[in-house]
Amino acid sequence: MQRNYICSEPSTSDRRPIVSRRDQLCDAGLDVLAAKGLRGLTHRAVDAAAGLPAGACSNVFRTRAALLEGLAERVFERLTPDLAELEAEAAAEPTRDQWVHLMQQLVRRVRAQPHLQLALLELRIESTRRPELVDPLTAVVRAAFDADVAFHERAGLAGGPEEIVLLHLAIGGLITDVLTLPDALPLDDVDGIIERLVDRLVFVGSAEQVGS
Amino acid sequence: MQRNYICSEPSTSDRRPIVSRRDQLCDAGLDVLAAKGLRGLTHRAVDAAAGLPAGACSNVFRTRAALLEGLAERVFERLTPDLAELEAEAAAEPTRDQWVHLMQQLVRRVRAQPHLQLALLELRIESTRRPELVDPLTAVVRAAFDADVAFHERAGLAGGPEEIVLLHLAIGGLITDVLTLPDALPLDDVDGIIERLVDRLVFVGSAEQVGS
DNA sequence: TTGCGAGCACTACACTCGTAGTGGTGGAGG
DNA sequence: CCTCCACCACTACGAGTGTAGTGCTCGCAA
Repeated sequence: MQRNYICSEPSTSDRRPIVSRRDQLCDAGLDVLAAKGLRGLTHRAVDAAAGLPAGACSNVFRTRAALLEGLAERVFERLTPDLAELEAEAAAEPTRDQWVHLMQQLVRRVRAQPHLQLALLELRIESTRRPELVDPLTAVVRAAFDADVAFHERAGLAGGPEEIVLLHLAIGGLITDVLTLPDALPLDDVDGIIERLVDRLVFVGSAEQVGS
Repeated sequence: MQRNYICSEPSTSDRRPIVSRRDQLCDAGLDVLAAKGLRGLTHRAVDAAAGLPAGACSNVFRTRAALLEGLAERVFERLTPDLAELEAEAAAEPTRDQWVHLMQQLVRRVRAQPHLQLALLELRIESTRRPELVDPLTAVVRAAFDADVAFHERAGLAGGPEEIVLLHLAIGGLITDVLTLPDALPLDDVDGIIERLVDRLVFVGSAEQVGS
């Protein structure tokens, strides 16, 4: 049952489109998860969301635990490539402005399509009660963190992983607040908030204030 | 149905201990919520957790929506007094060390008794789908924020609410990470992380580094 | 003391869910 | 061409859930 978290895909379409079927169901499941929550996430609801006949989800994921595990792995598959290409995109010459822009775009994308992040958040909470979810979800978060550390190192900036942790915590909190209770804190100028977070958490100790 | 979010308690035990009954059920409900998630939160489960006969919860909260709303309000009731007394405790002479200590104790308490925060997080996500939960939950978060702003102002520190927002986001992210995926990011030295967050997010612009 | 009504324990019922089983089908291997 | 088997659509069933109804009980007003 252990799946390889480092770019799986057993070979190039090893057999029948069973993978495609699995992914189709998982994507539908993630939509259901964001739309109706863990309570609304049932085999039949996933069938309906995927436009498949009743029982399809139940055939692939025999138990509910298996379905949740599948969703957790799918979150990793869908979120990690994003991070890789985002990093590659900014690989040219990392600057402070690049940092800010990167984070702003990240948050902007999350706000435009909140369902994946909401599903991830929900699965994170569920991992408190289902240990089998911890590994795939940890992989998601760690992949994002590692990408940022690499970016930081390539930029030749002062500080190390300890500084990036701070930024990650803050951006994570920002995303949670923006998605779940946008009116609780004064979050009108999200871009400005991100800018200040990057400056204060990442660019302290290195050259004073680069860029605008 | 609108409840007063500013220290309710209609009078001094206005009648029968109906309030007590309600609170008893809500507290049990919050425990269930943290232990089994929104999916495991059922009328009968709350009955069992409260040690009351079957139907007790169903009698007070006729529908599931009413139960969730009751839980959201109870979270506010239980979390806000904490903040008030915490603030009062540190009211003497606010310093940078007080800030750090305050946040460290907050996180320490959350880690020691995670069920309330987990329940709050779960309700926050649910508020995405149930608008009636937004108001009471927003009140919780805003109360904590306001307390911190007051603390900051009393300290006569530079900066204003904009700085506190940053700290709130970061601490919120820290709590989420510590509770849900403690091994994803390197969070061994939580106290040190908090210290750095306070220094960089709140004490920038004011007197350079006060205290140890 | 008597009557009343609020809150309570208990129950009923229709509905959905998780899970597993069954038969059919279509394509690959011999 | 035949055989076999993985995959799929469909169904069955017990358990649990949301919700509402029915009397009982006990403290207070008259």
